[in-house]
Amino acid sequence: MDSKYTIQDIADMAKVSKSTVSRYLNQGYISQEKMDKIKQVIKETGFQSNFFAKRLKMKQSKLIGIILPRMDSVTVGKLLEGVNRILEPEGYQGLILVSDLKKQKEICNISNLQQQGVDGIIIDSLGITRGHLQLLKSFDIPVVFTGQQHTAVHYVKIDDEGAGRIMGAYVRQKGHHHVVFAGVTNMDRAVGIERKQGFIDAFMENHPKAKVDFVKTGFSFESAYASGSEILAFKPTAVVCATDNIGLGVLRYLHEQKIKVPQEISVAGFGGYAVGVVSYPALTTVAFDYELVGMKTAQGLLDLIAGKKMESQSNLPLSFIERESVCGRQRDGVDKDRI
Amino acid sequence: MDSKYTIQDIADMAKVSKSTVSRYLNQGYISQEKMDKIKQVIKETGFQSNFFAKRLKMKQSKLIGIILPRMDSVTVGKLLEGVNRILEPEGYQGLILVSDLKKQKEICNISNLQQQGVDGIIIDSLGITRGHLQLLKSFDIPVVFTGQQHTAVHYVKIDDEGAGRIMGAYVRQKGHHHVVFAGVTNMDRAVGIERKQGFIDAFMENHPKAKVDFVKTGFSFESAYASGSEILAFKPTAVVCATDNIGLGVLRYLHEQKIKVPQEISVAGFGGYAVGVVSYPALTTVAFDYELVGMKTAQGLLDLIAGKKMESQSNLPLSFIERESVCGRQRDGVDKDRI
DNA sequence: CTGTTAGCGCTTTCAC
DNA sequence: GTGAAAGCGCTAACAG
Repeated sequence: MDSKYTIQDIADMAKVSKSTVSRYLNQGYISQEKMDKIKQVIKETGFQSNFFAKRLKMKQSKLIGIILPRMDSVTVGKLLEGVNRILEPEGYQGLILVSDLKKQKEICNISNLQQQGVDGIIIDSLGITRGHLQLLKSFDIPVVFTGQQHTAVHYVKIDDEGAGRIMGAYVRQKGHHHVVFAGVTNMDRAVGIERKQGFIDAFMENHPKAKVDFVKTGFSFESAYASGSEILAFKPTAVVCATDNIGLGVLRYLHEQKIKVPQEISVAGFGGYAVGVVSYPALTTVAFDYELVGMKTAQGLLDLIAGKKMESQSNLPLSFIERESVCGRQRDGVDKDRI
Repeated sequence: MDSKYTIQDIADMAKVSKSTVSRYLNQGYISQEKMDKIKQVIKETGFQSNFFAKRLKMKQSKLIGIILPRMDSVTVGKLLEGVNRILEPEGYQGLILVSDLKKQKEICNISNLQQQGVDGIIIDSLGITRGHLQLLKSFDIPVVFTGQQHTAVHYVKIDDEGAGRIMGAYVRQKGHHHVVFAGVTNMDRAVGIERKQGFIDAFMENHPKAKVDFVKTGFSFESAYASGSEILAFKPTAVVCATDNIGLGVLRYLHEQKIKVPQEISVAGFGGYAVGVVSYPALTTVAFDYELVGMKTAQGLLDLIAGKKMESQSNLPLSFIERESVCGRQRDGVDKDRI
């Protein structure tokens, strides 16, 4: 199978010792003469040093474990792109494990990775449970979370609450009083609680007529679409969706019901995915820069690995993208009747 | 750093020998008594056997290298999802490397992975060059390509040509004579040549009035959008886009130009991404099942690793999704004037 | 500058 | 059944 040369073979062929070859491969500190000879032999043989033997000695794998809730998501892709941008130049590689949206599996993956001897772990978490904390306590390799936050761990995440607030202030300023928040389970703290609460807080503040109804839906376009009638039943003037995906599903439902957006109902989302712009109307949203999140997360982890401190943060810059799906309401009190 | 227990520690604590512990960890063949003792000690210590030492002996890494053109793409996500579905139950893990859309980097990644001692490699390729073939010849670890095909390698891919044909036949049957094919560079054989040629062949066959103009664009929504005016300049009755993404960009351009789709111009794409359904109008497309591609690719690789043969294939099932963006043309010869 | 010598932690004959 | 011993391929003192 593995008809590869070892460092010993190279040494023999170049008529030097193993260590000289090893030195050639690592620090240097050898004569030009032997250096040339070794270089030549290596060229000829196509020698590659054995990864596992090397790692066994080095106590460093140059591997970073990355735990993801799923693979086929735009945000995950962006995140990975950012992580990779930082890891690669430093010679680190990512070992990716998928949790299939299950917290339990996320925990299994952690111990799994730890066993493989990765130098650090990045977790795009579904929720940080007691199980996570306990497991993390039992070993000392650096871990950085994203997606969720918790005081007991390092994390880098978008400012879900702040994003909610921006949207709350905007929708309110547009003159809406009655909105449906199409959100997700509060098992997901970041999206299900922080983002929603930020919205509600900003929307309700000094706003006596304000009313927010909540409809729980899933993360998928399909489940959002399926929640369409339930949302409509509340007769809101606007529906704020916890993610762009949900917004797109709602938009589709409304379109099929021949309800004009934004004239009859306004719709907004969170995420800022490029696809938001192709819908009709284009989706107004708060955009997150997941690539930046990935970069910050990876950088934080690298700092930790290097023995430095890292600051957790949940205040990454947000950008509000006003497109076409939300419009103003001039008069008060008649919103419900307009539907 | 790594204050972990070794097999020796466990042996001492359990008052047995290293080898007994090793046996416990592997085949078995030890007395119940010692077995219990060892099990207990392992529980207490939280011992995890060293991955690298194990791999060094075993000559098997249980690692599969996966080379991807980029991370933030829906198709890549789906593919990975499928690959993972096969690999995981078999105890394999994926080591992912990204080529940033550069063929040269793809090649670097191959040798990189090979050096790490992966058991096999999956390449979602940008194009199989002589460089690839040469490198692959120099070592003997199993490799399966997807995305592109070549007689000298193993591959599993979607039927690009067949997809093109389906679309060609459809557009033609809808009564269109003059279409613009908004495609990509022919450096990408699969999408740039096979898919396009399939379309042209089916569209032109026994179709004297047929005319296909070609506009080259990039893979991104933005670049497709930017090609809008160039496409329009040909005054086609339909524009067939090499990917859904391109279709979405064109749709957006047309929308902003107040050109009605499909009444004035029909638009179609390839891919079948879920997002195609949120555009307005929803995009008619040929859908690929990338998750299935991922599964077949991974299974093929596993077969190769097990010493079995695998059949390359480029005939994975396709499904045509007729949505709203293409409509029929009744009369001949006046198409251009209608614009 | 270079070769010799120990292991890294694990698996695996090979005797007992 | 179990332990002793011999490495897997590499790096890192340690002498020279």
